[in-house]
Amino acid sequence: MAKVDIIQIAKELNISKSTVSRAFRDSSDINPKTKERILKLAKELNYQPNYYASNLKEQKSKTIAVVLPELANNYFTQIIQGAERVAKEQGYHILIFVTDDDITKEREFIRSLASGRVDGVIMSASGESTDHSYLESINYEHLPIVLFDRIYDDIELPKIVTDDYQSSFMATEHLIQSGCQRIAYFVINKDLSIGKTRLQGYEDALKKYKIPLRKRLIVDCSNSYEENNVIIETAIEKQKPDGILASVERLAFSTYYVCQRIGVKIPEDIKIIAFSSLEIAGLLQPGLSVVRQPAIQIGEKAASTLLKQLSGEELLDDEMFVTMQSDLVIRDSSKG
Amino acid sequence: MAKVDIIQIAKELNISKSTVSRAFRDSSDINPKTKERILKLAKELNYQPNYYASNLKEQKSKTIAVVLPELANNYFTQIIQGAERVAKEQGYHILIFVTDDDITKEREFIRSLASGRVDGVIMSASGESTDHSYLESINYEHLPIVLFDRIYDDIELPKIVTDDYQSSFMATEHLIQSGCQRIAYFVINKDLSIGKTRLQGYEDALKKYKIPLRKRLIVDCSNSYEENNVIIETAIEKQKPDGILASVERLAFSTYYVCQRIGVKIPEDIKIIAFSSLEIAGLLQPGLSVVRQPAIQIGEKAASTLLKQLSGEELLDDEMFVTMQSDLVIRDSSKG
DNA sequence: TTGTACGCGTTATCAC
DNA sequence: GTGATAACGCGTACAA
Repeated sequence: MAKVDIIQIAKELNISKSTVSRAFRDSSDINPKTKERILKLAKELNYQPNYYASNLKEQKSKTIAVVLPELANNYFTQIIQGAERVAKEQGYHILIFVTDDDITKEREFIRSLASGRVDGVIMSASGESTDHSYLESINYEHLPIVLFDRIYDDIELPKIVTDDYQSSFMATEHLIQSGCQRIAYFVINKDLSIGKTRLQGYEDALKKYKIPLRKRLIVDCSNSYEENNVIIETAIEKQKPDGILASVERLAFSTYYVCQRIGVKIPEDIKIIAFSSLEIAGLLQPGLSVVRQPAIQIGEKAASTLLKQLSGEELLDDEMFVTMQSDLVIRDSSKG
Repeated sequence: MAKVDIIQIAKELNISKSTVSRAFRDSSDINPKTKERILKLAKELNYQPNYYASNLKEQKSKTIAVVLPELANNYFTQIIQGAERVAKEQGYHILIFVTDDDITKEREFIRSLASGRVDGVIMSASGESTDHSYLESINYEHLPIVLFDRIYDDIELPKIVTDDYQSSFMATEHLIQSGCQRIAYFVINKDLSIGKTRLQGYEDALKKYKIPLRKRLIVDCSNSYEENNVIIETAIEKQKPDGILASVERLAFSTYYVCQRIGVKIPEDIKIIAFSSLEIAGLLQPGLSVVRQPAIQIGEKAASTLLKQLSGEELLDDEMFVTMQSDLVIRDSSKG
């Protein structure tokens, strides 16, 4: 079976292709009978309108791009879940782009998306807070973008974030109240907007309790699992922290493994709390205290904000910057 | 800035649009100088070739669809990871379709994809092993499909699976050797190919050890978290199993929670082992024994098999049905 | 109600 | 080396 197109159907029915075309569009007036004949034959022939021809004509793709730094992270896969759900409801589809934390790829992706391939983008940024000037040249009329989580502060785009500063402050405060004095902050890239904000919360909490800030306790980790094991083990042995705030979920997991291996007990020797949206954090040994970000809802919100723009509506002021509430869930890993 | 197209560039440079077009294609012969002028202006104007026009012309989209039953599952998000990596390497992109375990949606997706929107599909099936006749009408010349994990047995398509029967057998055997006599099998849909195969392994292992098969111990769970809690709690209290084989990761998690709540101890009272590709299964309390499926590799393999077809190569016989090895990882949850 | 003719933005095949 | 021109498949004024 060769691909069937509108013309073939037209020929077979001895009508013009415009009539056939009309049969598939709801509104147009067309004789119900001919319409039926057309639809019947179309079904028989297994006709599918050519996606690219339609889109070329319509200048719409009903597709949105989700640009993420990585996939090996619960948080981002939950984002996809949320975004996919909302998108599907409105007949949109999801195209995934993973930058591997590489701003160059991010730029290439966004550039190429300006080709009209997608109707809009939701993105969690990969770059440091600088070096995103490339976004200046994007025409947001043609390609609306919504940022979430890892945002670029100084770009005027709708943003969905969590109350990172507040959460970080509270988590640190909680560790202090559990008796910690040497609290380490584990982060992957402290120059990213998100690492920075959380760092600020951490620092301010220390300040409030008059605990000196020690630079050595701010531990810059890497994206490599193996490297992190070394970095974290070294940090624990050299800096002897009695509390850890992990700004990324998997740094907490690595810490668990390291502690298991070197015989450090959680929470007796070290208490730990992490930013994480893992549902089963409570099943860990010991149960992991977390700042639980509402990842799925963030994904939903980002998508629905984008879709609202795509539908032509103006965003209200309070939709331009949305803060979602995280929960502080205390479990055994940080008990005093 | 309005969208710039090839014609605009042509006008501005007083040349024809065909020349401009040539500047962007590698091979064509064109005066290096004009080419340079064109590229320079294109950059200035931020020109991006229209994706749909190109695709319409080329009949290629450099995009593959990933059709999945659900996203709320480590296994499938790892599949995406693997597929995305391979696809990206070859300049392909990933379009995500989630069927929510609904065969109707699956059918609609596949149908609509026949529009040429994607160059190929990798899919884990949602339907029961029957009722997939819709696939018969697909022209695989135009839309190659690779099945993985949850396959349709009787369709002639490339398939990537894990050694589910073998793994299930070994896992059950392990429970028996750990002293279990009343082993329950937790499954979500035992009519799906995958649930069936695993069930077979379970049954055969029981047979080998002359343990009677009790229908009540085969527990059909649901997709709802709340319902599962009830189902599982009831099963544990009524059927008093001393061992559990969970064919789906999250049934093990629910079991952990239920046991925690009703005071049943793992592994003293009940031993458990689950199909799961969760990296941190070892951090659970107690460490969860698993059949670890190489999810990322399966995703990679499915994608690379598809891409091979797309490149025009014939698949070898042994590429039409690939079995990937799962590992049996024994931890405390099933220790005797 | 239906058909004609053109445009969407590219690429490819010709001529020149 | 470059420029017309015809596809690709669909949707839609406009005319009939």
